[in-house]
Amino acid sequence: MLDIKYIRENSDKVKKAAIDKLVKVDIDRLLALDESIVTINQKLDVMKEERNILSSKIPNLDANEKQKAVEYVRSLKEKITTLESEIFPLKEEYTTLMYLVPSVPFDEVPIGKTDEDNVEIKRVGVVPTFNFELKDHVTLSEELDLVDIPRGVKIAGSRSYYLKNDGLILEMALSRYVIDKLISKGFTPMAVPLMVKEEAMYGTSYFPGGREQTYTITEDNLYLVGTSEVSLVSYHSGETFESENVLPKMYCGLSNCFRREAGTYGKDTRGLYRVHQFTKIEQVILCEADYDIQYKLHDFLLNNAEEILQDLKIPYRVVKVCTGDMGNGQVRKHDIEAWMPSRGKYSETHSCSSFNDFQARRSNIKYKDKDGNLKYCYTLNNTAIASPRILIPLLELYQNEDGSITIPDVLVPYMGKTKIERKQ
RNA sequence: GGAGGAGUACCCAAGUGGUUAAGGGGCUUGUUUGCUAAACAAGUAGAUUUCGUAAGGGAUGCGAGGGUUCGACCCCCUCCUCCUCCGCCA
Repeated sequence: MLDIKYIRENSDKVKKAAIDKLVKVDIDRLLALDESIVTINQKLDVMKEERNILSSKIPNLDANEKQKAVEYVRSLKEKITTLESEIFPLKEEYTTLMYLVPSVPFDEVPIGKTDEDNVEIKRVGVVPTFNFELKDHVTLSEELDLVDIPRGVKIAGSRSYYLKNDGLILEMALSRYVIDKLISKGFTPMAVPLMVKEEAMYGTSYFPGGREQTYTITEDNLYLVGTSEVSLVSYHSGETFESENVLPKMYCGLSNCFRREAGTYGKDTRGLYRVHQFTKIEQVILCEADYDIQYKLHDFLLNNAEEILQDLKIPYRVVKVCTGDMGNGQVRKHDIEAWMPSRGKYSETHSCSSFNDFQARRSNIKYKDKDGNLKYCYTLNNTAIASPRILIPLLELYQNEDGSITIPDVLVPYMGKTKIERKQ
C-alpha cells in the first residue's frame, strides 16, 4: 500500500507504474474518491462537533429545554447518518483501489511485460559438458528411489510427489546447511505458522491479487502460506520498534509452501519443477526507511543466495526482473536462475525483492527514528533454498555415468556420505 | 467439543449511560540532602486524520468491527486474544 499523500503528489509516477506493471487501476478515480471522502469527512466532523457539544449539555437542562435539545440533536443525527451512508460506498471503493495501486519501481528496473523481458546481468560458473548421455532428474530419482511421483499423484493429484530415502535426506542436508550458513550471517532461524489469517495475506500484499493461487481452509478462515515470507513479515505486524538501533531484523524461515498453480495447466508438467507443495528457506529483512540501507541489504540477500549456489557449484545467472514480471509491491527485484540440463536452460530458483514500505504500511510495522518520528520499516526478502526444485540441477549436474549421484562437498558432512548409489 | 471468566496507557488497576477515563508503580524533569537513596512537586492516554503560515482547533480512539441511544469504556451482536475447569489428543 502506498501513502495516499504520495499518490496525490505523484499521480503521474503512480500511473506510469501501473502501466509498466500491467496493473489495471484507475488512479484518477482514486484521487476523486479521496477528495470526496475528505470533503464529506470535514462536513461530518463539524456536525459531530455540534452534536457532541449539545448532547454533553443535555443533562443540565430543565425538562422543556431538554426535549427541544434532544429533538434538535436527533435531527442532526439523521443528517450525520445520511452523510455516513453516502460516504460508505465511496470508502469501500477507495479501499479496494488502494489495495490495487502498485508501488513505483526504481528507475533501474527494466520496463517489460513478461519474464522474457528480464535483463541478464551476469552468469556465474561454467555449464559443464558430459561425455555420456545425461538422464533427467525424474529418471535419476526413479532409478535411485529418491522420489515417487506416480504415487504422489495417486494420493494427492497432479504436481504431487513423495520424497524417499536419500532424496529426503538430501533435502534435509540442504536445509541444515543453508540454515547454518544464514545463522553465521546473523539471521534468526524460525519455523513459522503455515496456516495464517487473512490479515497476514493482506499485510504482505499477497491478497487481494494472489487469492486464486492460495489454498483456503474455509472452515477456519485460514490460508496456507505460499512462502514463509508471509509469516516472517507478519511476525512484527502492528508493532513499533522503539529505536532504529534494533534494525535491521534478519530472519530465515523454514516452511512448507503451498501453491495452487492455477492457470498453469499443462506448463512444466514433467518432474519436480512446478509442484503444489515444497520446502523453502526464505530470508526476510525489516530495515529502516532508507534507500541506501535497503539497497545494500537487497544486494546482501542476493549475494547470500549466490553463495549458496556457488557452494553447491551450480552454474547460474542473475536477471533484473522487468516491471511486468514484478509483484504489485516490489520496487526492485532480481531472479537467480540455475542451469538445469534437462530443461536446457537457466530456470528460476531464487527471487529477491525490495518493497520500500509497501508491506510495512499494510502490516503496520513502524520504528521510532533518531528524532522521535514514527516511520514505516522497509522490507526485503529472498529465497535461500527451495526444494525439490533445487534437486533438479543438483541431481542432474552431479550424476555419474553409472547412474550414481556425487554429493556436493558442502553437503557431505550433513549427508554422512559422498555418493548416492543404486541399491543392489 | 462443553461450561465459565477476562481484555482500559510501559506495568498493575478503578470506572455499569452524561462535561476533563480515578489511583498506584515505573519513567522524565525540577527542588532538597554528604553518598546509595529518600521525600516533595510537576509531567507522563497512545495513534491516525483534517483545518490552520503558526499558535492552536476539530473528528476518530478503552482488544477489533458493527448496533441501540440526544449521548457508550459501560447496554446488544459478531469476531480476535488470553485464563480456569471438563472432554479429546501427537
